[in-house]
Amino acid sequence: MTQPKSDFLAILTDRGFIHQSSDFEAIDALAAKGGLTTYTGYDCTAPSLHVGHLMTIMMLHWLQHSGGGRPIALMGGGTTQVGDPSGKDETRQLRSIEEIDANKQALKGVFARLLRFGEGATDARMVDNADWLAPLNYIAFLRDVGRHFSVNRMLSMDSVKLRLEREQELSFIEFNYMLLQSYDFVELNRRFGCVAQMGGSDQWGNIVMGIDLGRRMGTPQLFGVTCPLLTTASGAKMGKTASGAVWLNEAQLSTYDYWQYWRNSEDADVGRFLKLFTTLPVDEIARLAALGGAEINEAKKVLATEATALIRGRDAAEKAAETARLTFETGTLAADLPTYPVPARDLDAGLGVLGVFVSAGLVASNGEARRQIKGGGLKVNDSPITDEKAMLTTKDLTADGVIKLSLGKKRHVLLRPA
RNA sequence: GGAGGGGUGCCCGAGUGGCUAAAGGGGACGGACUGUAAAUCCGUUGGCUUCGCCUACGUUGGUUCGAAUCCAACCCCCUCCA
Repeated sequence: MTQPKSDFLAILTDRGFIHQSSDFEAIDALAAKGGLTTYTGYDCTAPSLHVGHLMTIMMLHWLQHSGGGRPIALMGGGTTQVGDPSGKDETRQLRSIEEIDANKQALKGVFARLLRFGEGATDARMVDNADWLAPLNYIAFLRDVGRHFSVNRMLSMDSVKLRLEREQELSFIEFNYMLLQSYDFVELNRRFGCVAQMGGSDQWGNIVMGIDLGRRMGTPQLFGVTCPLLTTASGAKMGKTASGAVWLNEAQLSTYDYWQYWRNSEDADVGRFLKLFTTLPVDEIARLAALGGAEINEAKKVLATEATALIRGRDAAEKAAETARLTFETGTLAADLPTYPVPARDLDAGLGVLGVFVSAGLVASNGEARRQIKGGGLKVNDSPITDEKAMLTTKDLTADGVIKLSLGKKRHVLLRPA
């Protein structure tokens, strides 16, 4: 691959965002002229996006930042009603329209942190494919769009083949997803002059189908770029923790926990993650990633704070960093740890230690709490619990007026009388 | 429509009447060691008012002192045939 002429592709290449692209030189030429209007789509399946979505959001960010073109964030208000089978073992549960709509509203916030929206030529746009998919007429759609799709070809797509090979059901509604996504691409071209689509590598098939459809339906040449699906250096899928996905929205995951997620990266991932999930210059990153032994921890702190600042804001990130420093390095109590409020009179009466850990969300059941106690995993104010019948009362309050509950060395919640 | 195979815990997968809350592996969580890393080792891995009780092997019934295991019907998946 020759050195790209456009800043946009130079940045994406340097930082490790590119997995495949449909016509690198042509995309490069368009981006160099600032004409690469590009979209990525986000289905509204949950009330927040998670770190898995972060790569494409960063790609949109760099597109705008480098002056390569105008980013479009497409909310899948329509496609989510159908469900994308790509990369999924099992049929997606059908979601209610109300749920999809609520999710859609909740997803929007995060984009404003990384993209500049507006009506200008380089301002980002946010659109919803329900606007054109919902009013579609079935017969008309089949005649205008469906006739361009070969079922033979569709059956050979990875997303479909996987299901068939694994003997998992693929319902007709899901089978239609790629038609809708392809049609989105064409529609976005007509409405906004969008010429490129970016997505995770699992989206390659859908993207290529869209490019094909565009050609058959008379759009200018369309292009596609995919980014690698990220796994950690030891092979685990990114974005999973004990308590589930690593959500971008504060409502689903506290900023402290978000910071911790990045802080706990494996050594071997630090350089790669700095390039993908922060906006630090690459030479600075090279220096950080080269740190050896325990010094790499300094790089991990930078990674955590920078990555958190992008999504949650600089102040919140610094606060999380300080909370972590107090908790892990000085061993003192940090008031900004995640908090669980309890009515003061319940505490006066005494609270069973098992139930408290369950309600604070550190363990899933009393049984798990018992097991963790046997294994020495639960602590109150940093001393291990030995008696599962122990009660917490106002006597356990520290000088700061809270009780610190810990699961293992890393997960802490403050019990605060209210 | 016919013949055969199959549906087991978060996942894979063993189990063909009691010793089965169900082997083994994976994953996950905790502990030890470290650097809030990886690797390694140890422990745990259905719920509860825990020396006991409840729920669980596709669903519903049945046989039996006793069923994941036997029988019947039904649902779903796969393969071959029409």
